[in-house]
Amino acid sequence: MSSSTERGTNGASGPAYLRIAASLRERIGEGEFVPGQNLPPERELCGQFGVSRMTARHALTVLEREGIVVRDVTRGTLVAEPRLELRLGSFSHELERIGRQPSAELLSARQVLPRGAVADGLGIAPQQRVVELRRLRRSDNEIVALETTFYREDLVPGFLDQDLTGSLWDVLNHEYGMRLKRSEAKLQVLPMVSVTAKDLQVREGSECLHLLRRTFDESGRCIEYAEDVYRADRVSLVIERDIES
Amino acid sequence: MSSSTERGTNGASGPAYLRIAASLRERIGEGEFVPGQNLPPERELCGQFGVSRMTARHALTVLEREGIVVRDVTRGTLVAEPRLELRLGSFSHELERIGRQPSAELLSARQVLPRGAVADGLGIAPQQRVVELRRLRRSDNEIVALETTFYREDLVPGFLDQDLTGSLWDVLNHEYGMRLKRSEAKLQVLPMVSVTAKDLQVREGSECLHLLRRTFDESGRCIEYAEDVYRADRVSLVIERDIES
DNA sequence: CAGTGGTCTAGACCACTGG
DNA sequence: CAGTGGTCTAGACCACTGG
Repeated sequence: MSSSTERGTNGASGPAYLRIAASLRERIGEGEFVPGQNLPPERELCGQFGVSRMTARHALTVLEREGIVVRDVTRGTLVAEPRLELRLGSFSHELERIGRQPSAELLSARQVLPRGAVADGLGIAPQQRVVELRRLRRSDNEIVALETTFYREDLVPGFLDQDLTGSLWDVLNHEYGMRLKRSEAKLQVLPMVSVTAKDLQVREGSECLHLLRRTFDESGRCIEYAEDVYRADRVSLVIERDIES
Repeated sequence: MSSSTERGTNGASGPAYLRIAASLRERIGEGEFVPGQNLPPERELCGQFGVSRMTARHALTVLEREGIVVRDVTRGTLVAEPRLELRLGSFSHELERIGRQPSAELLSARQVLPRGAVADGLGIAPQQRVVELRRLRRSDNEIVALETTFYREDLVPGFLDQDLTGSLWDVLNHEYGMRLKRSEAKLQVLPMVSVTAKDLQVREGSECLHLLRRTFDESGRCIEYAEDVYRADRVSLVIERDIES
């Protein structure tokens, strides 16, 4: 009867779509459906609950936004796996810490003139060229994030010839002798824009953890400016902070 | 033509609801509608875009999830104010830092036996009583968060007689001589459950930044266990972290 | 009372996939 | 081909609010 979470039950009152969502949530919580398993097709749920398809879909949308189910046009609606717990830092190192296999697929690597926000972030002039990398980050082959990083070209000569499929912080440390010291980010919850959703293979409008992130070295110089988009249904973020007294 | 954000344009292709959302987003970005102002009523948008009401609503739901509009049954659909930028820490101090007026409304204050997660968080036995506070946090009178905090009763004698409508960290510091040193939190994106949504006066299922948070003193003892629920459409979180080398 | 958004129906057609 | 979720219609009735 009692679930491990404290989400509302909506046993008998309220809108039909919430009662249906609560019912399915409870059955998933009780193990009637396990991660990776299919829920009944929408048209079948209509029959079971005596509602129209739009209402059954409304209920599934609620569970989808909670990260409890994922939808797939061909496979149907599946129970989701629990979220990864990451800290702000190196994606590779964080995944290794929790016992997962990290990987990076290089989508693009090029030299460009920085947009305003990128130049500001790196503390350079808009005329000064930067290296831009777009990488898809995976955990045990599951896509969880899209990472776009920018570096001052003058600080990382020959960067595009390095191995860019692992930890970039390791490359900065070992190949360029940098001493990364501090990480700073602004986090927002946003629905995913169309191109990003395509890369992450989720539906446009899916919730994401959106990070605008900067990495500084010991001298306080900004070494890296990044925009990270994490699947909000797959990742939770662990944050620590010292308190100023 | 060019907007300050880089959200997808969806000029002419794709589903109607995304084209409508893109069109409204652009017009809001251009200042045709300013924060606090009404968008046209749904039934009017149906006419303007030549779609049924369910489709017009689908488009507005997209913008609502982006935090670009807020909906109100009586006032209609309004353009939203920009998000507050907060760091992990004292809500009161953070709001003061960005020039806003913080306040706290005490919803409940009581002594209880801790749930498992609370006892674990505070590092105490389940038989040891705790003080539980539920407070609604406001910025310039706008509700932005619901904060539920737990303290060991033996560490804060007479706590319920203190002024609990301001910074609790200040109370811990000044009345009990505590030296708060470190803050730690796990962040997830979740849709709001019904009771929380009611307190925050948003629709059930609205996206929230959900924090499970602990505060430690200089000796590493956990002083505070908290569950914070922030309106994801009103708050962004700024994170900093030192890099382990 | 009129106007707002919230919920819901009972269908329809679509793209995509796998057998 | 059947089955899946995705989109969409053209209505309906609801609760709530303010004049």
